[in-house]
Amino acid sequence: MSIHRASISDLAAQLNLSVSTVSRALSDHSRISAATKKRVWELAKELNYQPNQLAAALRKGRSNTLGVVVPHIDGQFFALVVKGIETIANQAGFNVMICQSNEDAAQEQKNIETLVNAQVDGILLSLSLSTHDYQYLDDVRRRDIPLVFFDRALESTNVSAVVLDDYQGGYQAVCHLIEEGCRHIAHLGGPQHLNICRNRYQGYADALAQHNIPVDPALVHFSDLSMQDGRQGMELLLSQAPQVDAVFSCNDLALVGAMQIVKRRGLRIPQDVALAGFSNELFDSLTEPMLTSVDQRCEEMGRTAVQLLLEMIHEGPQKVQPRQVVLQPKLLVRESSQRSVLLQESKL
Amino acid sequence: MSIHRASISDLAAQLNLSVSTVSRALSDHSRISAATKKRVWELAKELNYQPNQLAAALRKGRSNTLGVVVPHIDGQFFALVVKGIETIANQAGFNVMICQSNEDAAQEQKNIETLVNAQVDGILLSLSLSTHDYQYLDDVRRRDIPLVFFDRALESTNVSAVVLDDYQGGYQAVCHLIEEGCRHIAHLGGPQHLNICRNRYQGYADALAQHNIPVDPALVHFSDLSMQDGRQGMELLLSQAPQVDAVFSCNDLALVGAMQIVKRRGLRIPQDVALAGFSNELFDSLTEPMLTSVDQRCEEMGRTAVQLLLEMIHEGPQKVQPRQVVLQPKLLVRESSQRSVLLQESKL
DNA sequence: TACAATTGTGCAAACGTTTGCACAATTGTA
DNA sequence: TACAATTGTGCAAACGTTTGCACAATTGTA
Repeated sequence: MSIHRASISDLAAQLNLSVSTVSRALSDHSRISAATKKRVWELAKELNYQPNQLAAALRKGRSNTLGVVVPHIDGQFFALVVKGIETIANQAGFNVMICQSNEDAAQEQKNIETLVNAQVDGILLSLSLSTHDYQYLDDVRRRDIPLVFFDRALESTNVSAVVLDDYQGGYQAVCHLIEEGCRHIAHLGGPQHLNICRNRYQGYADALAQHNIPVDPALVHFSDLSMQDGRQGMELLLSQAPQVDAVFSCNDLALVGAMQIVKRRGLRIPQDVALAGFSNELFDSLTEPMLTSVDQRCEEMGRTAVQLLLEMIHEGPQKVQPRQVVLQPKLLVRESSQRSVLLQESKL
Repeated sequence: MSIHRASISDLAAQLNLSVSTVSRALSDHSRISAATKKRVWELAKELNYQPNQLAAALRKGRSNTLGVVVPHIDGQFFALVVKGIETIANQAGFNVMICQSNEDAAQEQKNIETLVNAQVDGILLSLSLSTHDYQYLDDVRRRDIPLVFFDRALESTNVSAVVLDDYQGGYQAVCHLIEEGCRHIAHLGGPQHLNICRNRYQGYADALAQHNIPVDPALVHFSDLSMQDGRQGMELLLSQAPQVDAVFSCNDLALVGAMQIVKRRGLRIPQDVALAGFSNELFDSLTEPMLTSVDQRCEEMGRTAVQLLLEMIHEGPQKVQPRQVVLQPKLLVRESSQRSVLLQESKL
């Protein structure tokens, strides 16, 4: 027995009112008498009336739904960002539709189309690595659908974006290593055509320069940052430059690889070699020693992106100046880099 | 200049046809002439016509959207399940709306309401740990909205569900340890009021029984399975029952804790103590040694759940008999339990 | 040649809301 | 008392589709 869902006209019929009056009563319109509102609200409750969002959306031209496109949903980073997005969006009464591009530009374009057709009120987008043609975004812009990038943004465009200050992250991590007494700090760098990797490297280099430590090319190793890459990189570093007393890695996975080699060589962490990475992965606290890492403020990134988007939705996309929000990363110091504490202890 | 989106009536006007004919042409209706179809399709392409899903949904009473409620989206397990859900749903032309209950029964209920109001065509639900009152699901059933549980299901109800055979997982893991020559196999168990933990334990116990090994209470330790719990449990086990030569843990986090203690005591893994866990977490391949673990078939769980749901949507929820699909887990053998290989090697 | 079946198209209603406008009834003001 | 302003409600159109029914034109059949 499939029960007929109560609609506004059902309420109207039972109360001998017009649908317009019921609709206005439900939305607490000022021109509806208190008595009428009371009757409507009571019956609505009794019949468990739930407004048909689809109909309202069609009429109002707003669906109360936000679209999100991420490269992939598994993996810690985007899952946390999505969590942040969800939280704020739901608070503001918006539903969230999530799509994955799987790092594929064509899929990304299809996702966007789907979202546009579903009449979402705004789109949050983190570009796939394979996206090089941004033409299709014109469609979004032409339709005046608010759009905000997060994490992976298009630099040159006048679209709002929320990104992390990767430079600062690298800078902070390396300053910390220097403060802990390290002087021969190596870097496991990522592909330099990616902004984030370039910026982290720049932070590394500038932190050294700031402290009058020259950047030694023998201490820098670029790779794709797999764990295997980390192992190989560390092998190389230790053989080419045995004086190395710290490693700053562009990600945590490669750092784990490096850690394994350091341990295998019988070197102590952090006394002989201090380690710091980037991303604050879950496993950083599971290793021995626990790994120092730069936190990317994932949830905050999601929250901020939604807030920007909601602003655009409420004010109208034309009214709001495109803004680039740059989040400050947070260095989380753990065992793998805390030399000074150990030194003090040993002095006692 | 916000561009007016082309609608069916725009096409109709330009082609001197009625909207009904255009609508039928677009959906390739058999009664529309080939010539007309061609004209319609060409203009549709030219004007970049995209159907308004909202309007179609309203008229057809189907939104082509599926709702998903998970306890949380961060953490590997549900993220992968959601990935599986997304993949199949998108293939079938459905959008996906994702909500998090944050393990809170009240939030879960709100999520369901939201999805129902958004007129989703079906709901995939994994219950929050705090959900004890299932009354509110009646609403879903009364409205004949197809519903499928995944992972965390209500056992007693006649609702379709996709779950993992946790018993088999435990059984397989322990059989494997026995085959590797272990005879004093300990168990780090989880809260026994949870199905999954109870079943995994039962699998452990039965595997031992099957091989004529008595279950020794001194070798079983129950906890909440944090890493800290794993450490404490292992300490206890090693002191109370030093003969222990293997550990099967109900999750991987506790197993990492246990591993740390084993290493700290100077025992070799797997020669002195073999280790096997449950969940196949990402970090299992990052530890030294890499950890043997039972894979939960996350993506397949998501895919299967959607398939069940789509079946119900297409056949009508009444027609389809509720089914419980029990997925078989997959034991992934890694270094932490591969004793026999090492033995053979040492013999050579 | 006469009628039946098929082909191709259009009318109009419907899905469930929201909202501009109209208008009657009431209240307030000079 | 006469009119203006306010209050409370309803009519009807609109959002963009889909679809049952009708009907004219064409084709097929006996």
